Amino acid sequence: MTVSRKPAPPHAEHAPLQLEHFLPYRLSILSNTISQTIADDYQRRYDISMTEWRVMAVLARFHGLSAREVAERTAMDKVAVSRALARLVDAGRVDRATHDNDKRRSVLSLTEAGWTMHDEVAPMARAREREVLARLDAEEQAWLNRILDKLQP
Amino acid sequence: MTVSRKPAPPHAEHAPLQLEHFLPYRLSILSNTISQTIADDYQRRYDISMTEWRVMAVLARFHGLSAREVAERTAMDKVAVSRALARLVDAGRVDRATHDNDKRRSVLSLTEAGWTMHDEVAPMARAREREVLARLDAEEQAWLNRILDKLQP
DNA sequence: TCGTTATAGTTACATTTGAAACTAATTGCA
DNA sequence: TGCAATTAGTTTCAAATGTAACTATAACGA
Repeated sequence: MTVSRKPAPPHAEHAPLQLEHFLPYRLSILSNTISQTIADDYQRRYDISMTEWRVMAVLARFHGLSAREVAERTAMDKVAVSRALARLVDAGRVDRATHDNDKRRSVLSLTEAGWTMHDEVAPMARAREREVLARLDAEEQAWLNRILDKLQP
Repeated sequence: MTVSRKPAPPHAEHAPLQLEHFLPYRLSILSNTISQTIADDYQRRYDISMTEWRVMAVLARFHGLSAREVAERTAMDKVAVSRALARLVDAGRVDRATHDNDKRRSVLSLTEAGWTMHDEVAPMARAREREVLARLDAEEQAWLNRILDKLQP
């Protein structure tokens, strides 16, 4: 059973965070909102998760990657990539071959069906990005780019 | 059994996303990195999740909130808040009373122990924020604030 | 005032995610 | 060589999360 405790009276010395001005919090809300908006687009139409789409986007850009390389490029961990690939291969969107000189490695690429889907989703994603950026003027957009470059880990 | 499909040869007309210049992707990586760095700080020291810490931060700032109000302020859904509160009350960090005029509502506040923890974690979080912002000069910081204000949903 | 509808919060179940252990293949070096 | 250490990827099990259904209380309108 959980015991009810007395609340402690708040005092001025506590200095709580003001979340509405706290950078990590604001970034988190903004990022989640934007990513979810894009995800809604393709999740409604295709049965695919955000992680799967990210894997596809990377495979569209770079050809013949291994699973580990996909993990590096998506900043996802290898277990997540392994699972996403299992579903994508199963759904016929990704082809998985074995590397000639290293039988541990997979050699990944989009299938016809994968490319077809990619070619529908990518423009939608770009359109959403434009919608967000449209709320900024050209000068602000330039600063945002510069700031993200400097903050990028 | 999963069937291996032939890869489709990539063609120029596909126009893949360049993730490294794609705003939603960059924001997501940045936000996750920052939030995780802060979370590492308090998860090592206290046994508390990111959602629990967010609830505590809101309760430090606003007194006597109900669970629903916490959900609104944290942009979390009510089930997540309910679960976080269950753990926090159990751990003696949050006090939960019942509203005088509405027995459905809880009236939430930090306990002594909750405040003690808050007063150690909040400065660490602020320090991490400062570390991030230190990579920007004053002008860039001002633009970042302005940009986030405009993008905030 | 009684019955319908709405709200606060919790519980149950299914799905997702993460960490660690595992298999298989490769590398490196004694 | 041949054996220990590394690497690629998967599986397993536990914890976290989301959705829907549920309980209890309150509000509202005929």
